[in-house]
Amino acid sequence: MCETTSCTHGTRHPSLRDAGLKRTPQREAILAVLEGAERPLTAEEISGRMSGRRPGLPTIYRNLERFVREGWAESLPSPDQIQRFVRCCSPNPHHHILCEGCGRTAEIDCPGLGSAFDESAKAMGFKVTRHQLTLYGLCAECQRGFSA
Amino acid sequence: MCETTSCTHGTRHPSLRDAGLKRTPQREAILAVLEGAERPLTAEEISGRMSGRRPGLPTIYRNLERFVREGWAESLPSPDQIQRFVRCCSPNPHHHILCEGCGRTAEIDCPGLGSAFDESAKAMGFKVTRHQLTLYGLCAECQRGFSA
DNA sequence: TTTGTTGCAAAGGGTTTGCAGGAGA
DNA sequence: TCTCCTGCAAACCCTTTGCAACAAA
Repeated sequence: MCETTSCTHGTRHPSLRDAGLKRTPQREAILAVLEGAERPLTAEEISGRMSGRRPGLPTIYRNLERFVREGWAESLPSPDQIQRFVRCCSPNPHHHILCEGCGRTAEIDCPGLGSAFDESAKAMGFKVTRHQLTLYGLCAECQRGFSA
Repeated sequence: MCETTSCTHGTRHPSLRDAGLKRTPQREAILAVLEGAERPLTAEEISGRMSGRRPGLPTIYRNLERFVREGWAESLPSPDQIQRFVRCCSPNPHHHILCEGCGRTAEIDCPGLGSAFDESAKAMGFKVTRHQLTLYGLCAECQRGFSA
């Protein structure tokens, strides 16, 4: 069962073995931090959240790259040009919703974009094959906080 | 009338004056390159497309920042973490559609995301305030190319 | 003349690379 | 044992900053 804080899906995470990756303490630590994260984390932040002997940044980057390639994590675009990573719970196509109050994220299944976009695109001669969407807003908790 | 290659809108571009910016050859050159571009350009690419005495990268970055702030250009997120800029024709909320064949972009008005997303978000307690969307696909020309 | 801009050089800082030593299977 | 992984240091390179000279208004 998925235990990621912000995860609302019930998918089981694939094991390192399944992907042909060796199981190392560093890898497990990185995954653990990502799974316990309430918001997208930079490589530096991931390092900062580790206890004891922490792996170097190069190791973190190298592993994150693997995880992204395996579909276990995702790098979210952010305006400051610093990569931020989130653990993906669902292997299905999905998007992320990001709380602008506390930074928390959640996944949202992609129900398809709807015909309005398809038609605009078609009118320009474009054929849409995929899309990248990030929603921004306020989570339940922050909504309460701001109205109080 | 807007003369940007990929622009399908009829909006007139605001002048530098209107934004309280001085009119310098460097600025006009940057805007001209952006307007003639068929795809999002990095600062370096913008420099490369200039003839004669070209401004330094710092000048280009400084001006791009202004243009983005004024809503004249936009920095599109890209996987390689290098900023790519496009000239915005429409001041209205819009998204970009990007051809994966030739890199060409076009703007698509945002008709709203549709209720499916709103409902998913609401189910999680989120209130959506804004979103960032990029569509990927093939433009008319590239569709012909690939089927030929 | 006043104020905003540019140019140049240098610094900043996130990310990647090379390579030798070390740990997993 | 063999292969993959990590650590360290250094390189990379896009982007920003400082400051003096310069140009637009």
